[in-house]
Amino acid sequence: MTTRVRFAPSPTGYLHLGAARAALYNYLYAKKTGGTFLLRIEDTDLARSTDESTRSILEGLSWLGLQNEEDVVFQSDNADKHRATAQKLLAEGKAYRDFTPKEQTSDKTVKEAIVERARQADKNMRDNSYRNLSTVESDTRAANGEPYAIRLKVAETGKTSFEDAVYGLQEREYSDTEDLVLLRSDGHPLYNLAVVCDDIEMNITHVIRGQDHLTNTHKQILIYEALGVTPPTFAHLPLILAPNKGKLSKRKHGEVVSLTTYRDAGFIPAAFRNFLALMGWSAGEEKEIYSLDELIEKFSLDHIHRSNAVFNFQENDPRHWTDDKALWMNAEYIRTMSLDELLPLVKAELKSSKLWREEYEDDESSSTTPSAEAADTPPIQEGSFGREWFERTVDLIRHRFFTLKDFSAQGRAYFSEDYDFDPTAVAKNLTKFPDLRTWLPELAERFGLMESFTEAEIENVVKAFAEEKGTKLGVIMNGARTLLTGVAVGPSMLSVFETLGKERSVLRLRSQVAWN
RNA sequence: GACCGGUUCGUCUAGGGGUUAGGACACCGCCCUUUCACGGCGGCAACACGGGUUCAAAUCCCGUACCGGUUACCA
Repeated sequence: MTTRVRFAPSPTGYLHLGAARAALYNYLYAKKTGGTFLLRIEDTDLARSTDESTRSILEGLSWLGLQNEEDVVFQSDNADKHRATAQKLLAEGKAYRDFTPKEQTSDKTVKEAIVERARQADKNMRDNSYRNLSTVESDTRAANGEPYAIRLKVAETGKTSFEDAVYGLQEREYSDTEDLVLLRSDGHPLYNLAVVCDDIEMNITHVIRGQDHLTNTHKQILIYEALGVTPPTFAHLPLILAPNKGKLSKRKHGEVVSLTTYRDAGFIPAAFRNFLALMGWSAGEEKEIYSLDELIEKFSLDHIHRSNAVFNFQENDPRHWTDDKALWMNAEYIRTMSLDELLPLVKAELKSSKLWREEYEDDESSSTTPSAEAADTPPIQEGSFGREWFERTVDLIRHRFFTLKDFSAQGRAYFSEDYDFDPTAVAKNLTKFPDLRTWLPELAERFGLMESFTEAEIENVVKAFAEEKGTKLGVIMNGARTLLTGVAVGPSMLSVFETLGKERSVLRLRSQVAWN
C-alpha cells in the first residue's frame, strides 16, 4: 500500500513553527516512502477560521518547498458526510442523542471552566442519563424538535490501544474517555469525527502530528472501531516549547513563532527547513547541514525524539532575536550554498529594497542605463558593473552575512551611493583620527592617477601613502572602509576598493558626508 | 485532581550495560588579519534525584521530583 500522509492545520492564524515542522515531517516521510503528501484545511470552526490564514499557510508551505500533491481538501466541504456518519452510528446504536441543553460559555473562561470541572475528583464518564434512553423516546423527542447532540457510546470496560511510531505502545482505559460529542446540537460536526471521516476518505495511511493530539488519538480510535475501519499508523511529534519551557504562542511570544517572519527576515528556505528538521529529529550522525534530498534519504519515524525541544531565543536581545542555531544555519547557507542558488535570492532582496539594477544580469557590462526599479539610485558612470561584477561582489560580501537582509542593509554601499554610516564605526575609525579628513581625499587623488586598479597595485599605493603620512596602515584602511561602506566590518579592504572600482572609490574618499 | 508523556552541557542533540560521555550553536581565549560578525586552534559546560538488578548502569526496573500534553456541543 502506498503511503499517504496529510498535513491538516486549522486556519486560525499564521503558520506556527510547530505546525510547519509537522508539515515538513509529513512531507519527508511521504517522499522517503514514495508516497503522497496531502493538505487538508480543518476549517470546521467557522467562527475562528479565516481565508487569510489559509492563504498564509499555503504561502508558508510553498516557501518551505513543501508542495501538496493533490487538491487541497477543505474539511467544511465534507460536513454532510460527517453528519451522515454520525447518523449512521446513531442508527446502529453506537452513538446516542444527548438532550442536555448546551452550556453557555464565554470564550475566555472555557479553558478554566474545563480545568475546574475536571478537578472535581473522579467523575464518572458514563453518568449521562440519556445514554440509555430508549430508542422510542429518543426518536420521539428528536421528532418533536428538541435539540440534541450526538455522542459516541463508549463501552464501560476495556481500553483503546495503539502502537505509536514514536512513543510506542499507548493504552487508555475506556473509563478515562468521555462519551465524546460527534455532532453538536446545531448539527455541526466536531473535530474528532471530522478528522476520522476525512482520513478514511482520503485513504490516509500515516497520521503524523503533534503529541498534543495523543489523547485525541484514543478518541479517534474509538470512532474507527465503531465504524469498523482499521486505523492508520500514528506517529506523534514532540512539541516545540518557548525558552521557559512553556507553550510557544503568538500572544506571548509574537512574531518569532510565525513562519512568515523568517521569510520576511531574509531566511533561506533551505536553511530554515534544515533547522526545523533537526528540532525533534536527528539522523544519529555528527552532521548539521542537510539538503532536502539528504533529509528525505535519512528521515525515519523511529529517529523522532520523544522529548520536547526548546526554541531558544531572547526576546529583548536583537542579536539573539531568534534561535541562535537557526541564525547560524542561515549564515552557513548564505556563505556556502552555490552562487547559482543564492543569486536569485539576493536579486529578490535587492529588488524589494529598490537596489536592483538590470545591468547586474547583463553579460555586456557597458550598459549604464538605469532601470525603472533603480530609478532613484543614481546611475553609475563606470562600465564594469554587469553580471560578472554582481556575482563576484555577492560572493565577496556574503561571508559575514546572516540573512538576505544584510545584502541590502550592511551591504547597501556595494549597490548604491545612498548608504548610511554606522555612528560607532565613524567614531572608531574616522573622527578618532582627524587627519583622515584631509588624508582620504588625498588618497583619492593618488587612486585617480592609477592606470589599473587591482588589489596588488592598490596595496602598493596605500602602503606608500601610510608610510608617507607616518601612520599605521590600519588607520587608513579602517577609515576608508567606514567611508566607503558605512560599516566597520567586511572583507579585505583591498578587495573592497577593487570591487567598488576606481571611480566610486575616489568619489567616496573625497566625500565629506560622513564627517558631519 | 485524573490520564498520558518526557528528563544527557545554557540550547539543539549523539550515545540504549564497560566511552577520557561525542558533535553543533552560544559563550570565552588564542592565532590569522588593516578592522571584523569569515577562517584556524583551544577552553568552559551535561547524564534530575533516590533505590534496586548487575562484576559493571547515562543506558534496564521501581519510586520521587520537576516539566509538558490532554481533560469542550475548540481544533
